[in-house]
Amino acid sequence: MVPKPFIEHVARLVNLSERDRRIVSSLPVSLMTVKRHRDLLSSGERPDYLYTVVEGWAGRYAIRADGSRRITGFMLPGDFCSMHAVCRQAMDHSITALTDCLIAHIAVSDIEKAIAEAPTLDSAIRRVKLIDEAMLRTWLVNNHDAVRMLAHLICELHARTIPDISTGPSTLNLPITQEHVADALGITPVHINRMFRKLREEKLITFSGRIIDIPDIKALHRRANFDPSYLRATSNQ
Amino acid sequence: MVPKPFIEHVARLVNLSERDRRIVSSLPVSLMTVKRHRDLLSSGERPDYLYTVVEGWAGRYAIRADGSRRITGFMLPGDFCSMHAVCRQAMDHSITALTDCLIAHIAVSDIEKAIAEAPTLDSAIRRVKLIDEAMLRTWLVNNHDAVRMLAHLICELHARTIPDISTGPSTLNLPITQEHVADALGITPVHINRMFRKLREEKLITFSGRIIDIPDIKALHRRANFDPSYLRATSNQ
DNA sequence: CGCCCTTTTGAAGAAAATCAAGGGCAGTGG
DNA sequence: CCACTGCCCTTGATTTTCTTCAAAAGGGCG
Repeated sequence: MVPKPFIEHVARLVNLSERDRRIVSSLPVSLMTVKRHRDLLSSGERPDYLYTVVEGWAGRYAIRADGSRRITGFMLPGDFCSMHAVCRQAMDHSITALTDCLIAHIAVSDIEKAIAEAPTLDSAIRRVKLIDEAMLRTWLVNNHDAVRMLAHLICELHARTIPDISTGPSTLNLPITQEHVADALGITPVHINRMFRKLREEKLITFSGRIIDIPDIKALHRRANFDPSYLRATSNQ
Repeated sequence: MVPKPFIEHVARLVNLSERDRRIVSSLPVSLMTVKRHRDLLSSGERPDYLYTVVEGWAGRYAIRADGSRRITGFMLPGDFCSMHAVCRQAMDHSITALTDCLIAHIAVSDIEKAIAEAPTLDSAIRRVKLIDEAMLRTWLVNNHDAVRMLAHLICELHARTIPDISTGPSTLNLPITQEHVADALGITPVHINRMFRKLREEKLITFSGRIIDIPDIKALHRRANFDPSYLRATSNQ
């Protein structure tokens, strides 16, 4: 059975007819757990399955010549890990479990059959790729000053976990370490820590453990210059 | 008539049958010139045409809150500017002519017709998007130290203009200003200039005007830790 | 020639990396 | 129950990298 987050995520991308929904929910899905620090996919692999995160957080990353790591994207519950599989391409980066994860996978051949029956799925895939691309571009554009970068990342992750709340106080469960954040923004863990402190001093966030409280999400958006529109591909025509 | 660079570029992506070639070369194409500093497409637009560069260099860019610009990609002769058009999506960034450009454009509706007749084109489009994505990821991973970044960019542009030469001395015509390079790497023009000097001092490049001479391309690759494989999507199964 | 655009260089200041060490907290085992 | 251990967060001091501000020099073109 297809787990709920999967079909909900697809439904968020495109309008599914009743028939489409039936096709998607009849896809044969397997579940597996992946322990934190374990790689789900490695660079160079040609996965035969489309993996999607059901529970936990995963991350795309590459290792640099000096051994340091750059995280190029986070995958949250409902996100697809291996669009490369659907394009029959080798991975040009690895994917790791940032927390313990529950992962669903679907054979690419089954996906292809489903696309043939329900062409809507093709545009869903295209949209996922557009959003991924937009996120990459945004990260690139946004890498100027460390505080703003951190604020922006918090805004992005908040918007992706709680897409409907747009004003007032809010909260973000950030189940990853500050080192992960550092790897994602391309700066030192030590420096990330100082930037967290700065945001606290500016009273834009507070946190206990790994729950970040955001007293005024709009204020954080302004600080980060965050515009969530890149996260939702615009409607098809 | 379709200009040569267009069909050659498509042919570089996928194997075209004689029939495919005929379909592609019968696409109705219009040519236009775009003066340097002129925008070809603006963020938010929904272009009805697929634009491709025939002569000159163009660049994708976004403007930051503080007014500064980030170039997120270069488009060289043969490159496609507006894949967003094919996906019927609004542009999330602008495209500008970095030099005087000759631009070809093809109506998206005609492209769609051609795809229906020659499905190979669909995989060509997918491959273009994969390469674009890989370039973005590489830029993100590679933004650590300024000399290396510059060396890497030179390698990338060299590999894209002269894809077959892989060893020995070589040359790169860089028709853009150091400020453009700075905007692409996210650092100050002043600092870029110093990094150019550093590469000269390391005897990895020399230049007069805008022609960069590379005495030993392999040495530059090593310095930049450049691996060109991300520029060519692997073959389709 | 004079103008504008680009490159180059210098000096001072800001931002981030590096090096180093202390502190909290959860899990483990005596 | 408490000590130990490992992991993560936090902070300080120092050095490196990059930015900013400023100005001079080269080069093409009217």
